Amino acid sequence: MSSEGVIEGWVSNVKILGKIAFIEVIDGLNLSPITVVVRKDSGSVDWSKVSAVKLGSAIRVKGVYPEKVVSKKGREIHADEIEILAEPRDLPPIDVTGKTPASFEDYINYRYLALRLPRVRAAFLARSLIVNEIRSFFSERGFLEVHTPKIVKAGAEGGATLFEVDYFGVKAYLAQSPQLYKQMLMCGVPRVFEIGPFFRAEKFSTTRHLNESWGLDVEMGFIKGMEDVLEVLSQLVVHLSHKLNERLGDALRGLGYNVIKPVTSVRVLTYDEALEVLNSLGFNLKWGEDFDPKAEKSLGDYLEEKGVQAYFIVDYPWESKPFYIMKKDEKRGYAFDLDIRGIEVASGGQREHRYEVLRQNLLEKGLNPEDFSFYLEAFKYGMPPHGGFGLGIDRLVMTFLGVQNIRETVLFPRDRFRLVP
RNA sequence: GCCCCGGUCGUCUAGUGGUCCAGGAUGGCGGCCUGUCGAGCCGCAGAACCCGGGUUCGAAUCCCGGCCGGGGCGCCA
Repeated sequence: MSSEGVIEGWVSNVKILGKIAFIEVIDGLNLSPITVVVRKDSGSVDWSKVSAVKLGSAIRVKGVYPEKVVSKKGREIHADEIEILAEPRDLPPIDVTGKTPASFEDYINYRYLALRLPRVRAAFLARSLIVNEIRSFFSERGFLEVHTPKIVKAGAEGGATLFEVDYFGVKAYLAQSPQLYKQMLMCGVPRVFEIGPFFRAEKFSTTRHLNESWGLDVEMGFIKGMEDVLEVLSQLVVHLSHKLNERLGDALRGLGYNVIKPVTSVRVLTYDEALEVLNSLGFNLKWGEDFDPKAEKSLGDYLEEKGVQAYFIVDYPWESKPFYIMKKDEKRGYAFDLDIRGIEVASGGQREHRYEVLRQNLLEKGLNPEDFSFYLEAFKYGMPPHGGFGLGIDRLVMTFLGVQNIRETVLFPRDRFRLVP
């Protein structure tokens, strides 16, 4: 049964034959174009107008969805009326047909055009899906979504990597983490999560760092131990990888993405076990050392060969973790990292909830408790045992899609040298 | 911050000091095509060698400096 309809979008290809014309249009949030079919003898569309359609134009088409689709692309509409809403004023700087790839730089400079290309479009559909699923996941489990300040007086762990801003004549900074705020909230609500940006004034120029990043921060009160946090994060990773594969897996793979397979469980290794594996792979790491990217990548490849795409590393040396991590023993803390395909995506742990011990931890790390008084105060009024994690959403999307550069997952990335667009 | 690689028509590229008044593809323009769709065929026109300096009879090509982009390390969300 054919039906009438209206589509709007941008022209990605035009083929005008003697008696029939095909105009491909990127519409809605679809990944592939719809074929607009115009017959010269139908009389319903001014044929000269068809001839005048330019690549890249914004158009509106009224027509009929045929009962039988001939187009191999899967969707078509037979045009009754074509309205050209806007034409390109100049030659587009990116080939909107997709025949000629543009440079990495131009894909960012002209992201709004690149979004018409299926491969770029798909990455941001995937990112949107992942963020939507994160929100559903936590909302369904009784977590309150919160939003904490991004203009702050001090950093979470000192002030080394903060962007300074002028706050009406007072020195302030762009937040590098909501860590302190979400912990304070544990004194009022049992579970919170936040999806938001954070800023780090690090002069890194790598494929996995940005100066403005988006993160998921989770904090859970009344936990019995770090295992409660690991369980929730495991379920999240499993959930997201399944949802991504269900909804977009085939399309993404068809576009050349090396999409993560559905994760069924997240392996847990201790720091000691990881050290042992790495040294068996030829590294020569001493206890207490952090793993460099080469080591992390080797560990990730080794485990992925064994079918382990995502894994925790727990029982980290306390020395290398922040002051708010609860000590497990003299050397280790209740801390973990989550690596996915060899890239560190999240870190977390159980937090020290006892006021006096927390204060002592600050001193032990060379930090002045007076600088943290607004945060410490919350620990005087019934702060329960709690734990949580911070996860980089840009990195999560990057590893799930199997892309090499984190900037492929961010519309307008801010990295070491990019402040426009 | 350090190291490496790169910058050529609108876009993607080929290019050994003279073979290059720089070739190809795509995009643009014109023509053809009974549904093109693994990017149809033919023709035409292109403000193209990042910027500055140097070597040379001669530089897209070699050297130096700068700017911009990518990769690696430092680093970790």
